[in-house]
Amino acid sequence: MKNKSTVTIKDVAKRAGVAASTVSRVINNKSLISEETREKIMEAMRELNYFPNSLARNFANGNACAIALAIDANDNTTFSNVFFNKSVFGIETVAQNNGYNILITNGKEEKGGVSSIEKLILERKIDGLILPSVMAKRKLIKKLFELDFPFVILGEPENFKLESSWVDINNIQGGELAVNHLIQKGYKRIAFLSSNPKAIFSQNRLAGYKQALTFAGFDVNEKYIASCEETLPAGYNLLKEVFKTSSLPDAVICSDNITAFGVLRAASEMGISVPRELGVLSFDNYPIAEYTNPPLTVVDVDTYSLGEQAASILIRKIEREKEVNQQTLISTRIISRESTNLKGELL
Amino acid sequence: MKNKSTVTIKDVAKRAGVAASTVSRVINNKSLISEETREKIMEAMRELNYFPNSLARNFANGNACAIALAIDANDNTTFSNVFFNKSVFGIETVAQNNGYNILITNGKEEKGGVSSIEKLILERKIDGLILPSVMAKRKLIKKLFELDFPFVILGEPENFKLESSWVDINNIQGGELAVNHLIQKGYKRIAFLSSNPKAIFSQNRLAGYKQALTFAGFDVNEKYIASCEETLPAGYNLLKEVFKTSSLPDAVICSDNITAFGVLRAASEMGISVPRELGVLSFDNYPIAEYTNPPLTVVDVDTYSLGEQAASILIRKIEREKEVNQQTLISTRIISRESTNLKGELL
DNA sequence: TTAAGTTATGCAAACGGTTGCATAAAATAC
DNA sequence: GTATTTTATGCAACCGTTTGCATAACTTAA
Repeated sequence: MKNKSTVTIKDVAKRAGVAASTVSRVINNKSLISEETREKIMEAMRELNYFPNSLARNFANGNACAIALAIDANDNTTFSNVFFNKSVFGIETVAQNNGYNILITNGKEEKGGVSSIEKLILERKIDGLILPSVMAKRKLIKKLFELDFPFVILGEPENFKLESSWVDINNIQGGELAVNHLIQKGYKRIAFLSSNPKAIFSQNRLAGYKQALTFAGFDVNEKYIASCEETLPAGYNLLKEVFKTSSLPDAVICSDNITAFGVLRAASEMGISVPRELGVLSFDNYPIAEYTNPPLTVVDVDTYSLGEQAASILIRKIEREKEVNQQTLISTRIISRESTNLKGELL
Repeated sequence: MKNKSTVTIKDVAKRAGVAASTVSRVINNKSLISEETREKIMEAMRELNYFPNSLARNFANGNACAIALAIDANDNTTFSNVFFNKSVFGIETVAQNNGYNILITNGKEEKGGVSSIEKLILERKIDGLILPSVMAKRKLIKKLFELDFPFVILGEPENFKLESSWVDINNIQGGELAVNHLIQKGYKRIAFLSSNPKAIFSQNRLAGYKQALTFAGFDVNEKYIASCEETLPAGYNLLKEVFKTSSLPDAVICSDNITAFGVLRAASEMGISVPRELGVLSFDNYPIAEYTNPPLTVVDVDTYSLGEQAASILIRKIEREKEVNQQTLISTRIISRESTNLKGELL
């Protein structure tokens, strides 16, 4: 951009016949300014098409007016998809409304053993950080505490769960909703499948499942709970495994979408009719879930709100000096589709 | 962060017994510095754990060292998914290697009728812009030209195609590959379905389809080309429509994933066996394509490279004064899966 | 040995805002 | 009418780097 026309605050001041500091105060709504002067200055700014140079402002103020959103370059399934996308919009909206820019970074180590995140902090390029839980490793969190740097974790973390602020969807409640929905639809023997049993979200979904079953007076049958640690054959193999039990389940809850797709496929190959012989319900409302055969009933998670929450908690942390940590859970809801429509009701 | 320990370049200078300007020159590898002095300074920086304050640097240099990536908040299907995710990583990597941060923004209007993008530019928060083609509206592009602001469009744009730099995947070549693959697999009557016929990518894919058919000595049968402008029932209805023709196709190319899912579903309902009676091939390698029933053969697009290209062209534009525009196309490749395996070969 | 050229470093102004302090002007109190 | 408070504005220092210019120290050429 050669167009460094660079109309500065001084030009505006001269034009309006006031001091630069007065212009600054108008821009920032600081202290009292007479209506007359304010009008003159606004006029001058308009005439000169003045925009404050944020490089100078940030420098003078000593804050970057920016927050970083870390993204995990290794993980392009779980996080990068639905979960991530919409929460970015939530984060972005809140950030923008509060005058913050959002800056993305992978957490990779750079030359010199400093991670890109740490570098951003030390170079003062950001005022706060939103960190997906998969990236919330011990070492990094400790560093953040040490620097007393504001951050919020997106998703329940494994480490420092109580000492840090985080937001997540309410996976336990989601598990309960799933069970209740299936029971209400008339299913009686409900299985739970997961391709990622160690993940906290899976564990919580499972916990909700067990709780709701118990509460509804059903037994928790361990044979109905299956998981494998590879993503690829998930669902497909899991379903076959569960179907080895003597008393077959009549519905399955899948902790993630990939599992659900595997299940649908296995069911189709095994000649099991969905939803008549098997109800299928999955977490995470991928757009594609609407187009499967049959369309999937899902636990929908409002990741937009998740992002909004994360950003607003972070900004509060940045702006008020010290703030207590908080953990926020966003409720889920069921989107009922054909895959759990046991009785053939009109949807 | 209360820890405003703020060790500045002056502290380093004092410690090393030199002037601040000398330290600055070491940091920036400017002009000649004696090995001895350099060593002393490096030592001092290490001892004091000094990191240059980038707010001050950016201010002094007059550039933000940042590029914006615009994301379209309205479009959460086409762009936000696969296409977007991986290209972000490509952009991020190149940006980081060149010392640029990447900043995301939706292009929404803010108060005062200035779009968030324009605001970033006028406030000097960014040095360049990567703009998805869906957001490359006339008005904005004109503004960018007017400001002489460096930008690169992600995806072939409708407007100012020749006057601007853009990168895209080679959709024509992709269409050709798709046809050739199907022919090679033994299919003879190939249809083309699209849920978004007006989109340039669809048109190009269709053009490649026609070209390859002609080149291979097949007729282009207009009855085999179908499209609708709604996303929802795409594929499903399209397939049924195409199947109304007297001579049925034995393979379909879907210009997008949603269409492909609809096709698979319709085929299953209509009792048409895939791939025996109908080959199905889709563009865009969504992770889910591996788990459909049967797994989908896809035209894979290397969006990571796309991002890399976009970023490096942009950075060249920023750093070298005036640069000619360039249009870059990234080749695609086929990932062959069961859905086009007519002869039951081992995959 | 001195002049001319080279190399390494320091000095100080500049970048464009913000803000504490000082003060003039206006309003209120007595 | 003067003293006091309030309100509105200006002055100038400062934020931490960068960089043009000046110069000291050292080489090389004669």
